Amino acid sequence: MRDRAGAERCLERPFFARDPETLAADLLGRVLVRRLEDGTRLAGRIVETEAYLGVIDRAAHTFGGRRTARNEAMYGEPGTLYVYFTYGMHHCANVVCGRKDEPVAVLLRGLEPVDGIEVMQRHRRGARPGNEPRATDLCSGPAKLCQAMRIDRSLNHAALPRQGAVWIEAGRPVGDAEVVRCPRIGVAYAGDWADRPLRFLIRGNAHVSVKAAGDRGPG
DNA sequence: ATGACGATTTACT
DNA sequence: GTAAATCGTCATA
Repeated sequence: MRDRAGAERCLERPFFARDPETLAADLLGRVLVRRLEDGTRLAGRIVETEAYLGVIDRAAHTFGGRRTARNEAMYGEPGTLYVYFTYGMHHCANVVCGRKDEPVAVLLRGLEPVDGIEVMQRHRRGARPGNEPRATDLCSGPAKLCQAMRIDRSLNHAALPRQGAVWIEAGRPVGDAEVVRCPRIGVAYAGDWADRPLRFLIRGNAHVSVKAAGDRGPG
């Protein structure tokens, strides 16, 4: 992509202070940026998200008002990063939104790599010299993108608007006609909530985790 | 203290 | 398509 940035704008708190469905759609086309300790810039265009609606949402970690050490970040200010560890080996990253103490968030599920692609390839598990993952396998999933961007629990509670080790730049938003809505992935346990169309992806994009039924590509 | 279970990925058959 | 990997977290006791 050509969202190369001389002076890209870092998204500020008010951008995140909205309901998760609206934010999940509006995050498409924005650019997640990671600054490593050595100054390396990693960046990817957000192509897939999911909204988690908090206390009413059976699929959410905060369903029923559950509040534990793990999900505490979801009760923080909008624009907080919520990183959790799952399956004994994977990290997933969420953008907390809504209002403070309203535990709603957007899960980041897919990125189209923009900057630092070779570094991301080295970060991905299973990467072997001479057999690096294809670009569409680098960040096509919530745990894959955390691996590639080196996002782990040390970044839980990070403030995205502060532009520290991780933030989101404005990029270029995606028009409604380019957005596909469908049910979320991996939440079959959530009863009725499993079928709600709370997953958002850019139509026809090759960097998504699971192709959506009915996504016939651009146009 | 214990046991069941993941907002997943990968390697097989 | 099916199954293994792998362990922190949380509900139950």
